[in-house]
This record gives sequence, structure tokens and C-alpha cells, in this order.
Amino acid sequence: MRGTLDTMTTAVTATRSASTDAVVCCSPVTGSQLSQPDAEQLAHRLKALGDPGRLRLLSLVAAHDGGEACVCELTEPVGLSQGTVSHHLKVLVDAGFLTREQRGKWAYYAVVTDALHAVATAIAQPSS
Amino acid sequence: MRGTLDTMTTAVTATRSASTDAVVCCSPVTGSQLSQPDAEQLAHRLKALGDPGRLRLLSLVAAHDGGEACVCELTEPVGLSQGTVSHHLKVLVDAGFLTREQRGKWAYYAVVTDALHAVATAIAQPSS
DNA sequence: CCCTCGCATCCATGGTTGTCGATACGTCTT
DNA sequence: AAGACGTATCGACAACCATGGATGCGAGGG
Repeated sequence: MRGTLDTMTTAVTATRSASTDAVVCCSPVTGSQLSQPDAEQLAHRLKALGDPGRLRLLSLVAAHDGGEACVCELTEPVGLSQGTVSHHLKVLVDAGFLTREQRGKWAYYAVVTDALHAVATAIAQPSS
Repeated sequence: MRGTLDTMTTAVTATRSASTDAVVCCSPVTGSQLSQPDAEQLAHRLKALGDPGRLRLLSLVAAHDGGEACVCELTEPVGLSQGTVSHHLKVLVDAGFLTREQRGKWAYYAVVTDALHAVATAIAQPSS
């Protein structure tokens, strides 16, 4: 193998409508040289995913009926305090992996599949 | 979207020959529920990637001639002290993203493409 | 055999982060 | 209007982490 990995310039550029404009993501780790800004961008996203609690929250939301869930439905299965769960969800929303929709007195979170794919692509091109 | 994401049980299970046996990786974030141990496994890997310096190192090694590079060739372009670079490389090796081979008085590092793909797959199935 | 060079390791430190408990803020119900 | 309920936010704290400089160690070269 050589420069195996892959080559893209702005990976995915997912069809983010209008969330946080954050899902444009980054250039791939391999292939073209990774610039400092791009590295920070990607690192930030990966850091948001680099926590067991957040991964489980993501998993719970995705698996939940309708693909969405409110805090009260997550706080118990994940085994963390309500405040902590709320904090983690905020981190995931800021990173673009979740969307938040206030409905009545509940806040519904849903997974942004494109954002996950974008990061996955940046790490390693599926084709190869 | 619904349970879109994907479904696997032990994603990739990449054909890791005999490195650190660490690349078996984990079940996908979406799809089946993510267990606590699996979440910690994946989070650990992602945390290893969640640093700008390490991402750039990975990128530098991958882009380097022959797909491998020694510390002395990385310390300057990444702009970090030799000790820090060595530390980051160790983290990446421990996480299974790099291999280390001592040759003469140089230590050559190379990217483990499969490990990257494994993590990428765990985050989001390419198919979808 | 000494000196140089490439690299890992250790020490110290400032900064970040995960976590909880408490509190504040809205929204809905009564 | 008052209380209940779901969430976000704040304050505090312990744990972790990235980083630099110094030191130690092994391999070559003279």
C-alpha cells in the first residue's frame, strides 16, 4: 500500500440544508496533506464522538422509535444524571451529529446520519 | 429516516493479522444497541483520533514516501517537540492506527488502513 | 572506546473535560 | 395563579491530557 487511503478535498460536503453549516466537514486524513485548520475541525468532531456516554446516547437516539428521543427517555438507560445527559447532547448537537427540536415541553433529538457519514469518509474512504 | 444508520454486530472484524489484536473494533453506533464495553472501545479509538496533532501525524505518515516515516521526518512539519511527537505516535500505535518498526536507529511508522476503515464503518455504514 | 544521533521516557504544569447537585427557566395542567 | 414536570445552565471538583524540557538508552561512526 502507498497513499492508499484516499483523496478528496472536502469530503462529502453533505447536503446539509441549514443546520449549523457545520457538516461540511473536512478533507480526508490520508491522501492530500491535512491542513492545521482542517485537522482541528476533524479533531473537534472526533472528540465529540470520543466518549462512551455520547456514543451510547447516539446509539439510543438512533435506535429509539421514530429515530428521535427526548432527554427523559435517555437519562435512565445511559445511567447518567439529567444534567450530564443534557450536556452531552449539547456537545453532539454542536458537533452536528444531532438535531434538537423543542416540542411542547420536551426536547426531541434526532441523529444526523449525513454528519456521521461525512466523518467516516474523512477518516477512510469506503472504496479504498 | 428511521433506524437508518445500519446494523452489524462486530463491524469489519478486519483481517488483522497479528498486531495488537486491537483492530477487531466494535459494533456500529447505530443499528443494534451499543453496549457499555463496546462504547468504551470505540470511544477510546475515537479519542485517539480526536487530536489535531495526531491527525496531522497520521496524514503525514500516510502521505510520506513509502507510506512510512520516522520521527525525525515528522517532528518539524507538525510543529511539535520531539517528545510530544513520540508520545502521540505511541497513542496511535496503541490504538492500532499505526505500526512501529525499529530499523537501525530509526523507528518507522506506517498507517494501518484497516483500522481506520474499521472505525469508519463502526461510525456509519458506507452503504446506508 | 567515545561521541553523536534518533528515539522513548520522566517530570512538571496549565488547560480541558466528565460528572454531579442545585438552581433557573419554560410549558402545561389543574 | 400555582404547582408539576422536562430541560438547560451554573458552580465545583477530580481526573485526564497535551505539551515542553530534560534525561536516559541503544545503535552507529570515527
